[in-house]
Amino acid sequence: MAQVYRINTQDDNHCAQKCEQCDVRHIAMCAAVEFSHLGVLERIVSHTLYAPRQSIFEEGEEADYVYNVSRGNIRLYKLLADGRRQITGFLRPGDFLGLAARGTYSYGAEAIDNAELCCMRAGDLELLMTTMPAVRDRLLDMSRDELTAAQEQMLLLGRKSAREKVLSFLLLLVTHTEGADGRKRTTLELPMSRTDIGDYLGLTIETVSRTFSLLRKEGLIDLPLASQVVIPNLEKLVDAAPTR
Amino acid sequence: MAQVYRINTQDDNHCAQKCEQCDVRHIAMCAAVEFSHLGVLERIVSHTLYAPRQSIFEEGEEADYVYNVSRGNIRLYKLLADGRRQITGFLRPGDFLGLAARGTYSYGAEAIDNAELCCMRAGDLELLMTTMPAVRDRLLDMSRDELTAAQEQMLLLGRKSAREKVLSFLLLLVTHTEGADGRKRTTLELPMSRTDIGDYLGLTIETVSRTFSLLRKEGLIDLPLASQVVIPNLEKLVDAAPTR
DNA sequence: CGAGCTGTTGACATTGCTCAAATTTCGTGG
DNA sequence: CCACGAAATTTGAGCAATGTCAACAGCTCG
Repeated sequence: MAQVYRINTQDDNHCAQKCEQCDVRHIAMCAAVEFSHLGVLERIVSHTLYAPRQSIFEEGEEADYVYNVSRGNIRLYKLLADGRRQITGFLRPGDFLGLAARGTYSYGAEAIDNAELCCMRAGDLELLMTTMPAVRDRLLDMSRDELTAAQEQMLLLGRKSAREKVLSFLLLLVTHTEGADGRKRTTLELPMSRTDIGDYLGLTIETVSRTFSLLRKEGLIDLPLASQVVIPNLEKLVDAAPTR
Repeated sequence: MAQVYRINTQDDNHCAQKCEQCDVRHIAMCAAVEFSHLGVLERIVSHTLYAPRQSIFEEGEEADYVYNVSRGNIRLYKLLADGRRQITGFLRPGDFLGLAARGTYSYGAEAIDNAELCCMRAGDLELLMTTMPAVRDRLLDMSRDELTAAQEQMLLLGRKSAREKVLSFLLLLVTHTEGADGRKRTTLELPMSRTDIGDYLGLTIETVSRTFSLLRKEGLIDLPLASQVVIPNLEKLVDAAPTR
């Protein structure tokens, strides 16, 4: 169902001049690679396009490749045998995925919309880390940040109410949508479906939907489209969300 | 309330010959340090004893130190402003704690029972990582494992029922209590209280207690003491737990 | 324009929570 | 060693939040 088609195979779009023009070069893992060494990077990476819902890899698969998101949105998830799903994170351009604990991916990854990923063999990354210690530092830093986010999400999943979960989720989106200067009216685009949001927050789609409606009635948000959230007053939203 | 007293300050128990006799030397981060370099390690670490409930550090504090657990059990937790608590993990001897994302601890840590920690300045760890790249590798590996565990816990918190949560928790304890040879009757010691278990599983103590009682009625476990769980037949427990 | 998917809303069911009380365990002091 | 008090755990009853099932509405894409 998910992997409809692979638009490009690894060898397409593999052109040597790309890295230095890459949109995410300064925020992705690649930021740890000096400009003069970009050639090394270019020789080992490939760009691939993914269609909406297309699988990037599945839980339990051999973790042969690691990826950087250069465009689009990705969901990471874990499944139970009966199909229950927990989305463990949403990734956006600049994010890294594929670091596996012991040889196999511990979660699945799918494109949410049209996405572009830059991938390299896990072995090449190992070599890169050996050659350029800064890359290892960077990855360790990124792992720490991911872990911090995971702990925050555990707090959300284990201890927050539906309303608090949705509020926290919206605030997370706001902080990731920089340019939002705090004071003024903000419009958030939700690339993911209600099902995704529910599976991320540990709720059903009905509860997510009802909670959005509730927040709309409270005047905290507006919903011109299902995929857009307007925040007329960010401060009110912040006050409503659970603190610390 | 928590930090009643510090049994030893950093300088006590700081004796140069300890590392090579350390119980956890081969499972902790220190395993990445060659035997011949243990001297370097010994010069930068201190052992400290902690009493039950004693705080090791709190969320938001400056992350000046990192720690290895050499004895006892530790809980990591995050709090909401109104006191709701989510325990993000239990640590046992050999586990590492204190790696912070950006200068401050992203969670609090407390001793559950009488515990012994081996600590070093975060800066010294940085130096150690530079001098001995294997240490950095090891920490990256440990971070990956932690992240994998965190994702598994998100699945539990977001998508499992109370019964499934408790079953998964028991199985986790079993896998950590090696020596349990799968076939035979196993007794688990629970160093943590029902409150801790509840805060770890996203449940109330009452639900934890009721679920234990339920599993006892089902014959899956026995509870000679509140702090002991006997598993008469591990296979039955595994079958009862949610898969994948 | 219509089919199909996604999202919303309503009615009802259920799980797990809250509050309360009984029971057991644990630590302390005699 | 025993008694006592405090704390932790267990159990019960009722309730609230969220899930389930079902119908409806709105959007998207052919």
